[in-house]
Amino acid sequence: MSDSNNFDLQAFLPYLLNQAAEASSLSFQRVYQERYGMLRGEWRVLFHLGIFGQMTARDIGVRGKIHKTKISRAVQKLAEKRFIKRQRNADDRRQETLQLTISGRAAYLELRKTAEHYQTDLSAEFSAEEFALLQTMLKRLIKPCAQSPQQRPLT
Amino acid sequence: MSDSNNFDLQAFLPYLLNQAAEASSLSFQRVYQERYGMLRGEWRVLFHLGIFGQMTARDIGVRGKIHKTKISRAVQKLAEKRFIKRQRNADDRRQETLQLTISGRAAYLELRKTAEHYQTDLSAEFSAEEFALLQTMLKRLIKPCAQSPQQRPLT
DNA sequence: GTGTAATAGTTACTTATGTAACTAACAAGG
DNA sequence: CCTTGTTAGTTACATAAGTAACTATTACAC
Repeated sequence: MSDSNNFDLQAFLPYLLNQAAEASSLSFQRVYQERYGMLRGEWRVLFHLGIFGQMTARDIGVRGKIHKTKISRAVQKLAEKRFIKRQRNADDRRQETLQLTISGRAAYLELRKTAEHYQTDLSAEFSAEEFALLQTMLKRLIKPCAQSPQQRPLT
Repeated sequence: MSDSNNFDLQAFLPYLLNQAAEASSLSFQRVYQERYGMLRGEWRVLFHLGIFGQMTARDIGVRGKIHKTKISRAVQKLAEKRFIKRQRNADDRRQETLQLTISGRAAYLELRKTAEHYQTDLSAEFSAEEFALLQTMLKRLIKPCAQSPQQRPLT
């Protein structure tokens, strides 16, 4: 057992999850990238603001477990595209309140619709119960992991 | 329905999968990184050679859907670490046959053991049936995706 | 107040990696 | 042979992103 070549890479969860994550992101990625010139960090920030309304960069970081430099860069790009408005907070001038502009909201709604359709397509592979279980299990895998010091590459 | 803020980011599969992939890779990553100074591409190549015996870079790329430049770089690093032996193929001198060295095999076996323990820990979160279903579903998500032209960031 | 520590966000530096261009070797037709 | 096309693998270039250092601001002693 110690030297035989019986390890199944395709069954190793970190590997499987990574492949599934890459595969399942592809089509959606094409949309936000080709249509809006966005990167992953950008659509995530955009969605946070679309969903939760105005937030600071820090809020987004905490909620989405995104590193602050990623957010800082995404915010810059989104501001260049006029998708968000930045406003220094009066009572604490270190922080900035971020908010979607009209066109930012339009982009968000458009992308959200795309995401919903995409999700529907993906879920069509499974029964409703299976799909719900999949989501539950994935969330369970995420939870126990204390906030990482912000990770390198990945498995 | 068109403008309400009811989108659940935590239920969106590409997002969920990505978070789960990152979370589930963390501890394993620490091992191959701190213990062997490897990156993701390197342990993947190492494992392919450990599992399948000698292969060319191309073989690994096809099997693992890894881009050839990633493999080329991983092979260089692994060769520097004396974990693999490279040998130009006699009948087709474009290709190189790759093979683990003794210490490469030792590293593989060690990492494989780590991976197996890790997998056991992860699976302990679920019942055997649930875990098997999870694997099946993930594979199903991967399959339909035709080989991508090699992807950018990810969702 | 004054000084020390903590926090929000940015920037510099380094490394990782995809794309495309490249080299070298083979294949096949003429 | 010789040309044209394909394949294995590498390298150059540009961009992405993590770490750490930095600036600016606030908080909390004392």
